[in-house]
Amino acid sequence: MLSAVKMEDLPEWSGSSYYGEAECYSAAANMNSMSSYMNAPGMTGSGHMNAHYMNPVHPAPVPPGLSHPPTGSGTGMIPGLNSALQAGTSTGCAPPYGSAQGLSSEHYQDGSEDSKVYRLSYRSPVYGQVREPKPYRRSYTHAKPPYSYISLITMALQQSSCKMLTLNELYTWITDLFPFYRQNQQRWQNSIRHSLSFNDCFIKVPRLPDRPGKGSFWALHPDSGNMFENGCYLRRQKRFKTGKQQATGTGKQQSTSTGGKEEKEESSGGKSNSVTSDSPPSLPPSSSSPPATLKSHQDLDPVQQRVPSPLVHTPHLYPMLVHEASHLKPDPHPHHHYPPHLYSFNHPFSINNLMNEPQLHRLEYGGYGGQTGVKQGPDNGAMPDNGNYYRGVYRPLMNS
DNA sequence: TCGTGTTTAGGTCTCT
DNA sequence: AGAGACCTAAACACGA
Repeated sequence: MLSAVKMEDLPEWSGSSYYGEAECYSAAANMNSMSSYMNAPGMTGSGHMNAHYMNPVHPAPVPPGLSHPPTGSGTGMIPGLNSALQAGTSTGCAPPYGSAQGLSSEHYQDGSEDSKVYRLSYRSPVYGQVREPKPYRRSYTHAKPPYSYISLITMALQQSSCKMLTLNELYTWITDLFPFYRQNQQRWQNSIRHSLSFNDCFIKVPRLPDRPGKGSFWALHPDSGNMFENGCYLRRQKRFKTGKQQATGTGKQQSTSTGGKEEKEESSGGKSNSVTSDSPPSLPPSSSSPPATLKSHQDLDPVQQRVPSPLVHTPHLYPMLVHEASHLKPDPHPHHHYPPHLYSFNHPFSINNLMNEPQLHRLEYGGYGGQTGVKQGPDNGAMPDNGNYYRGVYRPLMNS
């Protein structure tokens, strides 16, 4: 059974801590609600479908510049949305839905500017009836989403139509979707940068000379395709690593305090369930020009593990290649017979649900640390009482 | 100057 | 308990 989530140790995120008893959503109710949307016809696994555009209960946020919720579906394929979103983006591609233009605070249903008060309408988990919208107040800004930074980056990149974003666009996507990250920006942005540099699953795509600007684009490594199985963006089972470091000892650094352990593992060949790309798949014939085809990490710059020169000069092709390669990862659950682009998004914590249910989702996380809530650190940061930011994280029970 | 990117270091937590 | 994933802080270099 997919989408089963252990809830008993998730008091904060499941939304009980910040509610009075009368206004608590049970975890089951939340999950039912989420599942109901996931299971809706045409919704399951559609990574580019947006429920809001069809959902009378949770109307779609209307990006500025659009007088009506756009019709159609697909990131980068929403009629009228792309043109509205493309302006001002570094890539010239539509940013991921949920970026500043799409999910800023002015879209919150109560219209509050500080994004701290929500008004939620919802379906009764028991009767499936639509209740009257009921005002809920929640201070969710101290609630840290259960997604790791790697997850957030991956989600943002996958949601962008070009499959690559600048650092600043990543920041924007994260802060717009998770108000938690509107505070202590120096802290988490440093972590984002660290994650981008440290993790092999992210590769840097240089800017074209005719598109000057600050910073490079970041994209997912073509072989990193399925780091988060079933689209569950919580904790990876295995870190993605290229096989290059083994041979050359160069590339993205691996020898940090934790890297030593990783080197040890790599030298022993890793584990069988590793998502390393020791045997990278080859791309099928592509409409892309052959020289620009990024077959695997072997085509990356041997020194820097970066995009090789052909792609440096054709970065506009690279996202397509990334997208194409992302379909090549072996299905970890072949018996499911999900198309790769579907099984990547059918989990309750998939970006699909996140993007489809922004209001609902935002309501559901209350932070970590159990019933006592999060404490206000000296920097107003969101640290649990015991400083344990892992406590209370959802535990997905996959295939159970 | 500031944003970006890399690297090191040390810590917590989960999983086996 | 050990290994691994992840978080945070910080120093440093580089370029717009």
